[in-house]
Amino acid sequence: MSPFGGHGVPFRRIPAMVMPEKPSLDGLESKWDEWWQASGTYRFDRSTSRDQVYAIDTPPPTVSGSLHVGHVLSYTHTDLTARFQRMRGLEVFYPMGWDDAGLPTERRVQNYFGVRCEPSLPYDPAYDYASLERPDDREQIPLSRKNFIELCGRLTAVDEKAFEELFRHLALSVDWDHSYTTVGDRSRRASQRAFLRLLANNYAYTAEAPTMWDVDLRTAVAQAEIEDREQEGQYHRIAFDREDGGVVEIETSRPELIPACVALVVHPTDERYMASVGSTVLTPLFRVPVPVLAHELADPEKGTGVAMICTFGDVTDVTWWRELRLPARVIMQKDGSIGKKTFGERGWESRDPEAANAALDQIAGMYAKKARKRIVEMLKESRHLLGEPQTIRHPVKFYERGDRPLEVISSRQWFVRTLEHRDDLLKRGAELDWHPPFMQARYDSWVRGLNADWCISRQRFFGVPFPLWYRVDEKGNPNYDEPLVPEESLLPIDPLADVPEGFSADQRDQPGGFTGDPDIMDTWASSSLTPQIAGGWEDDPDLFSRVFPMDLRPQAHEIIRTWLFYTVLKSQLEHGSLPWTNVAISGWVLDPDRKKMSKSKGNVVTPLGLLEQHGSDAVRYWAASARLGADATFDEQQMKVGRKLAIKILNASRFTLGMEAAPGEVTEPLDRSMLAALGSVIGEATDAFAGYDHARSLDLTERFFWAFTDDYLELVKHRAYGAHGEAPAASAVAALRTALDALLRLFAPFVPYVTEEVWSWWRQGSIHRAAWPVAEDLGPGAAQGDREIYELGAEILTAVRKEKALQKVSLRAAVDLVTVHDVPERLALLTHVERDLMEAGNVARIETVVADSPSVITVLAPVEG
RNA sequence: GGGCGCGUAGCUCAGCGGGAGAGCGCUCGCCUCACACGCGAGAGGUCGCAGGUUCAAAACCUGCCGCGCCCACCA
Repeated sequence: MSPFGGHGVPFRRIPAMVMPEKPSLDGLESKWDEWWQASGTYRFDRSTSRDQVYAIDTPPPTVSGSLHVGHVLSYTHTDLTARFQRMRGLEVFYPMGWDDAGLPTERRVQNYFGVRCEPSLPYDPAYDYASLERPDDREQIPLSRKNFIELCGRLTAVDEKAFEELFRHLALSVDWDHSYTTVGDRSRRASQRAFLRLLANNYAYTAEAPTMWDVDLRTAVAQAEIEDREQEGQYHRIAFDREDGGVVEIETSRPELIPACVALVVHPTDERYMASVGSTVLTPLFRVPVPVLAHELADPEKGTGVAMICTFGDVTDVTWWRELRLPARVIMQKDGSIGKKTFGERGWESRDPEAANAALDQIAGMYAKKARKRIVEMLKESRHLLGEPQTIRHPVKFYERGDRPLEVISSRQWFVRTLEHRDDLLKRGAELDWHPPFMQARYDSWVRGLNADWCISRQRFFGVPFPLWYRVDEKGNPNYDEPLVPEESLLPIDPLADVPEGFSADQRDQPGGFTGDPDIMDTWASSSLTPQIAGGWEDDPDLFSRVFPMDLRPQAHEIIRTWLFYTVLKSQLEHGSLPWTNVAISGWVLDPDRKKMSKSKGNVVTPLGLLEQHGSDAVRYWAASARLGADATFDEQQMKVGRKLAIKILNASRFTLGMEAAPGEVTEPLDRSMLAALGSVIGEATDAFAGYDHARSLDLTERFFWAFTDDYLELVKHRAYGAHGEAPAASAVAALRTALDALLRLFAPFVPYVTEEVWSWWRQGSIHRAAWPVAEDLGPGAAQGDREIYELGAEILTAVRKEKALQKVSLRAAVDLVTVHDVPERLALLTHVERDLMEAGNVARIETVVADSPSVITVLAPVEG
């Protein structure tokens, strides 16, 4: 027999309806997941007005990776809030995105199909992708960009299906009708449109400028993708000869850049070098005359106090170069090797060009590390190297996924103005509600530390191309100052395949013709538009007006400087507003050794395995116990506790709903007392949840619930069975059901499966569309309840149990006499629980003694026979 | 180098100006008519260290120590 009754009952009927004899968690997950999907429980009602909508900017997971426990943690956190807000009556817009753009997908598709992206190829709409299966060791087949993107879509569709299944299993209350991919048309259209608007508003510009450059990927990278790595290096003390005799000593860790030296610099107030400022020195080996200049950024404490300015050793060099208006002598090439230059020519003046060229020949073609070694030998021979190099450890900039240090290389790139918006961006950051608040410090320190505009162009092939062409003049030079832009309605376009209006295809790359921009955008240029993409910006204005700006951005803290920052930036520049009002930052999952869990460390815990082993409600319980912003320890014990809770909810509910007496008015003081206590729990749990503190909400509810089953249920069950007559029984049954009804709803966001199951036994519709409880639900009796009665009853019951435990007898063991010592006010309340206590503890008599402090003495009855 | 967070029972954590707490684990008991996937009870802590403020400090201030993270102009 299926839980549906086995006779083809229509899907939309609630599946259970009947309380089972022996409730179990088995089968609940697939049953309810199916029903939720079929009945559209989480479907977004797009007729709702903006003020009744709660919109979530879901993070699109990278589909070419795999989901790990960290996803389970953070996506559960988001779902908790989604469910809470939905129950509070808001229409929740909870879409799902799939990040299938970017390098990971590119690599995966390359390897999986044995292909590569070749943007210059024309699109073949009839390409037979099936022919690509089984790549073996044949050569990589080149594909046009559009074909490559289609192929990515084919592969990632499979991944997306698997991800969706896991997320559904985890009970994410996502509306699956609202999903998007970052490589899809909508995303590319939005990215290109956003770029064109930046361009139109002069927020984007192109420039030939020094930027951070990865010599392996051979592309520019943005500041946000750079990380410092502590590396070993060496300080070399090197003498520059003064033309008027004497030397100026500098220290550098990059002597191979001496041929690129354009000046020396000292701090303007540095007494030691004041006399040298304005003089000319000759670079060692190359004998290039360079000036000694003064600038505030020179640090008298570092090295000798004199720094060598090269074009370009680091970003400080760029600053000096720009502010001191120095010439450029670039020797570093895009592949990271030293280039060949001719000293003696214009811009490469030397007092001894022959020697200079000979010296450069020694290192030309070498990569930095090798060139350094060679030049140090040469400096040693020429006696310009003073003393032995000193080994140091210093931070070196790397592309976050790169293997070799970044170089600063001048190239033409597209930039988005960020520096001039710094103050606005800081203001927006302050307007956001951060959960937890201290995470704002990460954002602030990042924005304050910005030192360059956002370089958004990448010299890669797979990604969203710039929707631009450039006119080519008669000499064959592109005119970058006046790019040709397409109509927005034509987006997305590929400038390497599509032809600009007014030109024909055969004019491509011809003098007097046009050329397409060869670059693609930084992946963050698309990712920073997730609220717009999910919300239907320009594509679906009606939807967009109902969901934007959104209410919540959930995300991890390590991408505050990228995803969060760029999203705020884009929204500011396009809409002049924040993209959302709240940000919820989940922590990482740490393994028991306190290290971040990751598959690279060998901590292979698959989420699906966890869900199957412990149950989704149990795993969610673990995730829900971790607060936002705090790293969570991977703790299967906690999942077992969650499972116990789910089972307890089943059993307590069955018991409560199985009472035969009809519920009546809640008249008994103990019942009212319990409901009064529940009323304040509802208040506190609601406040906590509304403040994004789901862990506290759960803790409060759970604490109440366990006491409810241990004490209240025990105290009233005999009365509920009718031990004291009909009215007292009716009061107990009513109070039990009222409490259960509210507790189930308080628990619903945390353990959606088991609460839905119990709800179906006696209520209509989905609990996840039911109203979040309020104290008024508990009826007038609760308002009149005195919470101390419940507390007193529980305390005395505990004291009686304790005596039985100490005597090692059954909890059903008969008690002759219980003497309650307490203050008069509390003793006065005892009458309200006396009879329930006698039943629950199997107590024959209760006596009271007035005392200064409470204590209970229990006398067990002698065992019969 | 600057910043943020965290250091409370064996473990995971809550508490954040007036009783040192919860769950798990451990020990001991209990087949009590919802649940043995259960129930009850117990043991267990100089609240990282040192100063200070206060009638009162785990909580507030200062300084250190340890752990994690974020940021930082590589001379």
